[in-house]
Parts: sequence; C-alpha cells; structure tokens
Amino acid sequence: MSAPDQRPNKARTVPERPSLEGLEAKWDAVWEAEGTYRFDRRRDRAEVYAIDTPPPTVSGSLHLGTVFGYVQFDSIARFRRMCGKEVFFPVGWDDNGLPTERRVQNHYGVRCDPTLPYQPGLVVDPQPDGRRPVARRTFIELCEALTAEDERTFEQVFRDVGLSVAWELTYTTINERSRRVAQRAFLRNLARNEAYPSEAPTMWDVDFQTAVAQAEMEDRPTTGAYHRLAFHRADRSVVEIDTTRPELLAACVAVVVHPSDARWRELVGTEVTTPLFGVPVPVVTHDLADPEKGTGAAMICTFGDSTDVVWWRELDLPLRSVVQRDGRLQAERPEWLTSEAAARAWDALGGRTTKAARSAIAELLAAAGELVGEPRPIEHEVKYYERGDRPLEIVTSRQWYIRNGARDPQRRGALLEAGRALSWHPEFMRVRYEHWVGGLNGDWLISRQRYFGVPFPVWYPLDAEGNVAHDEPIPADEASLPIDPQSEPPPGYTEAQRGQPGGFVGDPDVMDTWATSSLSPEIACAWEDDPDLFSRTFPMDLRPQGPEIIRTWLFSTVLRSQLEHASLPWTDVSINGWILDPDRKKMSKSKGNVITPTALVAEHGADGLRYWACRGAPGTDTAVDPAQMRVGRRLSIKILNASKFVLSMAAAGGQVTEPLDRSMLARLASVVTAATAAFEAYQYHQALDVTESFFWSFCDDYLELVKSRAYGEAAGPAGPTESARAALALALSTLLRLLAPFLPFVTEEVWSWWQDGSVHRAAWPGADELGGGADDDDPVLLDVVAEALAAVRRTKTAEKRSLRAPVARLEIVDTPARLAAVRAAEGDLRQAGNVGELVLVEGTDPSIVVELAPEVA
RNA sequence: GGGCGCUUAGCUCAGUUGGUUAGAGCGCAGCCUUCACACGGCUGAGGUCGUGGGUUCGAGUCCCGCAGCGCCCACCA
Repeated sequence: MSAPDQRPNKARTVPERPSLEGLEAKWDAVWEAEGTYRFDRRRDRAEVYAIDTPPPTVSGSLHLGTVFGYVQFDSIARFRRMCGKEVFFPVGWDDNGLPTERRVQNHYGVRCDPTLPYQPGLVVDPQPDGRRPVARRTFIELCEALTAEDERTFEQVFRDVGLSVAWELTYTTINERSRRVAQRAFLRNLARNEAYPSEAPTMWDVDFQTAVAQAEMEDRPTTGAYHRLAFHRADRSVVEIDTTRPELLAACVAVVVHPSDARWRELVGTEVTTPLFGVPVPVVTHDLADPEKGTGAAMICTFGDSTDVVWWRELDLPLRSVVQRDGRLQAERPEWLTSEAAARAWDALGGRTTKAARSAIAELLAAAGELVGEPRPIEHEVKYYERGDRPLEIVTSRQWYIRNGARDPQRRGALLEAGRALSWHPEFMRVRYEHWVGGLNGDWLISRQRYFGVPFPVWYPLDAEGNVAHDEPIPADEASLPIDPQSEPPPGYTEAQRGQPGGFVGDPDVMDTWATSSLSPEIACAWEDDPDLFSRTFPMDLRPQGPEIIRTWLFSTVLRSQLEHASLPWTDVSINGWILDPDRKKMSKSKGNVITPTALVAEHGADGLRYWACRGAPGTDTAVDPAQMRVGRRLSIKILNASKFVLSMAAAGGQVTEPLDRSMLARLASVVTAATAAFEAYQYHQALDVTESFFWSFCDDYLELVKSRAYGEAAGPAGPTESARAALALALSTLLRLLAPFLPFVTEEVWSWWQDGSVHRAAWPGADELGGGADDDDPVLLDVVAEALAAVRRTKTAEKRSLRAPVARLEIVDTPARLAAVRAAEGDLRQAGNVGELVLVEGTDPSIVVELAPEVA
C-alpha cells in the first residue's frame, strides 16, 4: 500500500528544531499520494466500517459547525481504521435545491424564467443587484458552475483540517448517479403505491413559489392583532368573532364553536352573515374549537391555518379560495360576493398582499361599524418556511407525496420500531425521533415547484382537447435514468408530440432536496449501479449528523431504507452538538457571528482546531473557544519536543526490567484499555482525556525520573539503561498511536522520524503490547515516586531555588509498601531530584521532609 | 401546552455502575534562563457540585418538587 518514495524524511531523522509550520499541506500531499485513506473495495462487509457522512450544503462558505461535527467522527473513523477496519468514508456535497438556487440568484443577479428559450454558450457575468431573467437550462448551468467552484473550496477546508476522507468516493446530490438513484427509488415507490400524487391544500411559500413539507417549517413569534368582527344573525343581532386574519373574511365558509359550549348552543345549525360582504355561512361544531380562545366562536376560512384545513375536510365545507400563489388576494371579485357593497369592498382589497389587505379591510370594517373596538396587538407563533421571510399561506395544488406512516398506524409503528433498533449516541436523542414520528400529521410532500433539483421521471398524456391526464402518469423506463421529462419524450412518444393534443407533457416539478439526500446510503454505496460495492458497504455502520435534521434527513433515510430494503440503513447514529459563540448563542450567518474554519486553522493549526472539537462530548453544545485551540496547539508542540527528547534516548527491542519502567507501562496499558473502551462507545472525548492526562504526567514525571538512567552508558542488554530505552520506545509508539485520531498531523510527523508507513494505518495499540499481565507490575509505584519528586520540586520552588539545586537530605515517612516502591526507583529519584542522603522511615503518619543544601555563592 | 438537555472553581468543561480530603485546562499569583520544549517548565491559591425535600451507613452521582438557560415538538381563530 505505501509508496515510501512519496514520503518526506525517508532518512528517518529527528529535526534539529521541530515545528508545526506547514504540516497540514505536507501531510495532506503525502496521504493523497500514498492513498492512505483510499477505500479498498476488495474487503468484505465484515471488515468494512461504512460511514454515511452528512453532505454539507453548498451555499457559499463552510460552516464551522460542519467542521466541528466532521472532526469528531473523523476521530472515530481513524480509530476504526487503526483497529483494522477498512473505513468507507465518502463525502457528498449537497448542491441540489433551494439554497443553491438562492445563492445563484444572488451571486449572478438572475432569476429563472422557464418560458425563455435556451441560448447555448450564453455567458452571464455576476451582477449583484440584478434580477435578469434567464432560461431554465441556463439557470441550471449557473447552479452547476457555482457549486463546482464552492465544492473545490470546501474540499480544501476538509483537507486542511485533516479529515480522512476517501476522496475518490465523492458524490454530489445533483450528479448523475444521485439523479438516477433518486428517480429509480421514486419509480419503485410509485410502483408499490408508496408514492402518489394528490391535489390538496398545501403549505406554500409565496416568495419561493413552492410547496413546503412539514419538516421544513418552523414557528416564529410574529406580531399580529386580534380583530373582533361583527357577524350578524337573521334578527340583525351581533355575533362577535375574533380573528388575526380579517383579510380572509371573503374566504369564510363557516363559523365554528365547541359542541359543549352552552353560550352558542342555540346558534348551532343556523346561519349568520359575514360583515362587509353579507355572505351567509353556517354555524357548525367541532372539538377543535377552543372555548377559551377569542369569543369561543371562530370563523373558518379556506385557508388561514392548518386547523382550517382540518375543519374544511372533516366538516365537508365548500372551498372559497382568495389567496393566490404570489401571496396576493385575487384581483377578480370572487363570484360568491354578490352584493354591491361586497363588490365595492373587494375593489379595495383585490390584488393586494395579505398584509396590505389586512389593514385595508380593518379600515373598511371600522368605517362600516363592523369592527368591535380597536384591533388588539398580540405576539403569536406563525408558520414559516425555515428559509423563508414571509408567513406560509395555504393553497390548493397538485403535489407528489410519499407515505410516511402519518396515515397508517402499522407503518408508523414499524418506523418507531426502527428508531428503537438503532443505537443512538447519545441515547437521549432517540426521543426526538420518536416525537417526530409520533407527531406526523401528513404524508411527506416531496415535490417542489423549482428548477435545480432531480426532476420527477414521469409524463402525462394529453387528451384530444389538450387536457392533462394527471391521474395517468407515464413512468420512465428504469434503464433510461436519469432523464429530464422536460427535454426527453416518454416511451412510445416523439418529442414533436410534446404539448400537442393526443401527445404528452413532462412533469414540471423537481424533488425536494431531502428526497434525494434521504437516499445518501444508496447513493454512496452505489445501489444497483455497483452491486458488488453495495454488498460490501450496505447497511452502513454509522450515521453522524446534527440534531436539527433528525426530523428530516435521519427520519427520511430510515423511511426510504425501510421502503426499499426493509432494513435499517445503519446500525449506529451519532448526534453532534451545536456550536455556540463565546456568548453561548447559537452561531448563525444571520447573527453575523460566524468564524471561518480556515482562519482558525491558520491561527491554531489543524491539530489545535481538532483538539477543541474532540473535547466536545457527543450531542453536547460546545462554545467556540480559541483558548482550547491554543491548548491543543501547545499539546502538539509538546508532542514534537518530548518525542525528539525520547528519541534521543529510546532504543526498541531491549528488555524492560526496572520496576519504575514496568510501572509506567502498566499505567499506560490501563490508558490503552480505557481509551479503546471509550472509542468503542463513541465517547471519543474520553479517549482524548485519558490519553492526554497520561501524556502530561509521562512528560513531567516519568521522563524527568528516567532521563539520567536512559542517558547513561549502556550496561548490557538487560541493564537498567536498556530497560529505560526500551520502555521509552514502547511508550512513545503507543502514545503516538493513541493520539493519532485527534492530532493526525503532528503524530504523523513524529512517526515519520522513526517508523515506516503512516501512523494512521498502524495497528491500534493493545494493552498486551506493553507487557501487561505480570502481577508485580504496579502502576502505583510511579505515582509514589512522582509524589516524592513533586515534594522535592515544591520545596525548591518555595525556597526560590533552581530545580537543579541539590537536596542534602530527603526523609520519607510512609507505609512499608510505599517505601518499597520508592526504594525500587531510588536511583532515578535521587538523580531527578539531585538528592544526596535518602532516609526511608516506616510510619503511620506519612510525611516528606526535604532539606536543601546551602546555596553556594 | 407537551417533551429533552443543561445548571460542578472567575471562564470552558470532565466526573463511568452512589464510596475515603470533588478533577482538568484556561485565566490568576509566585518561582525557575533546567543541557526536549520560553510557542516553555515547576509550584500555588480558588468550589457549602442551581434550589427545596427524600432514599441510603454514605449522593455531584438515585427519586420528587421548584427556578434559570438552551433546544425539540404542538391544530397558532
């Protein structure tokens, strides 16, 4: 595997002044040339560790949070690789979908106009403030060009931070294989009746002009106002109704009250008329009507919110739609507004945005004496598309859905069971999945009325009059995928029949980005395209991801896998925490507190950045902390210097005979055991902690104690010097391998000074390598001696003397066992502390008395 | 409205199955030009573990209530 010629420092020398400068570029180039992280597809499934990595959204700059999460599971990947697994570590770029479209619109100053003809070779210069219309195909070309550029930048960041990615496996969510996989999976869903089209009320973003799925909505506190409207009974008496959306009054189809609400009992079953428009509407009852809200009577409009949809559907009410897809009330007067007063009122409302219409109708109502009191401002939660700026409206449209268990208890139960079968890290994240599955209120809406995405691979026949037969979709042939129904005809038709009576039209929509990325295991593992690779990688081992996309990416991946393969897509899920800025606020672009990974690598080094990330526990929010990165950098420098020192003495192969050396190795063996157990439990931060602690005490105590002996003249193959030198070699080799998953650059650098090949392909250390198991190896021995040494240092510091200052007399009172430990390392202790007389006294009251020699002038 | 997580030294955090004087780093103070490291080392000060109860021989660790912070979900008239 390795190509030694590529390796710098093949002479294996220790540099005079080791440095961290330039290690990132140097080792990235070597790893690339040697294929250190390349995936060996000859290995079978049991030998592979496959990671379903989260494709970062390609929309400008790479978020530090992405790097944070990636570094964490990269440490796990590196651990598994060193344990002998062949790690399947692809990266995907999520360049498919709305974020890309928006970035292209802003970057080039264009908008997509699908009615324009395509002009091949058209060059579009960026024009920041423009909104120039371009053809659909030109728009897609711009998306492809810009994402390709961004992806190169992203890859460089990932290389700079030392991710052990198998770059040859890279995919994008819009590339040919992804389109083919997404279309194939959809066609199979369609054939099994798991996907279906439906014309129904849907949540609609009026700016993006597309339908939006439940998973992409969020509530935002929004200022509104209760308007108390005067509806009228037949006897002209008033029924007061509160609404926050008076502009939808024309869309009112009924008034609803709770069946048990005595206040309205005699009204139920009668009709009241709407203010201003005089339209008669029935008074109906429904359990969802809340007597506590407003006056207890609500107007039902088609549609103001999702409760309206429920009422409309369950109470079988008529449809009176007035809001258009652009978020404006229709200009044309609705046919059910028949009175002259109603027509006049509509003149003031039609064509206006809902927001403008709201204040306009409030004025009309007030002028007509139909507004009771003043509007009362309130702050309430309103649904938005998570990327949108204006509240969602509800419009009726034709969309594609995938059955997700919302309307099928059996499927919902199976999905909950899948959540229980997964291993979650940390465990408590599982409930988020369960809540989401339990709370699903509709099938998954996967179609978007956009351009840069995977097209639906279907067409519709046109009848003799040119009407579209939506109920008879013509599916594409699987062998033809990926296809674009806008530019290719369906089987059995010619392109000339497009749009002609008796011909066909292509489905104009594209799939939501989650409909593609929910298939990331199938895309990465080359489902159907490469059955051999698929059999070696699927189902995968680990899905690492952020907590905010449990309801989208995680859930939808489980769903698609269950539908397609009747299996889980992976066995383990690891959820990382948030990145918080130093004020403990979630970092986000809109808050302007984003720090770029590149700047941090430049300042603290990749290993410094990685150290900080790996200190964050799985699922735990972590503050961006440059101080921690400095600590990581300092640790890296210490590794360079300590290693240089150790290598000036170390010699592998000798017998480790001295009790102090064996004690150190015994302690190190317990560190190996603990770090291994932590990694296996996905607790990488604990592995780092236990290793780092040992490393510092190794430097501060063991190296100080042993250096004189190790420097000494060789005293035969089994002598004390050989023992020290062999122990140092063993310890350094072990420590470098323990630290390699966290600090890949500095450990590789040091490894290259004295070892062949990459530390990242070296075997993970085992406790047995360290001569563990011997009963007389007491890890406490080192502690006892280190305590005595610390006491010596403490005295010298207190006396303001140099640490080299001679100790005339050192008296230690302790138990026989601990005195024996000191005696076993007496020579090392005297050398390290520059101790003259050493007196060991048995006693029950332990003490250490240090008498310094007088200072010589 | 429901749920999850967090609350340990000035700051950022560890604290495994409850067990002797609660740990680390940063910061702070003092000391040391030590022949691996001044991009350093050594030493030290600093905490009634959010709050009120309970279980226990023993609780930061388990149970109940409360508060603050963060997040997720919710049909939001």
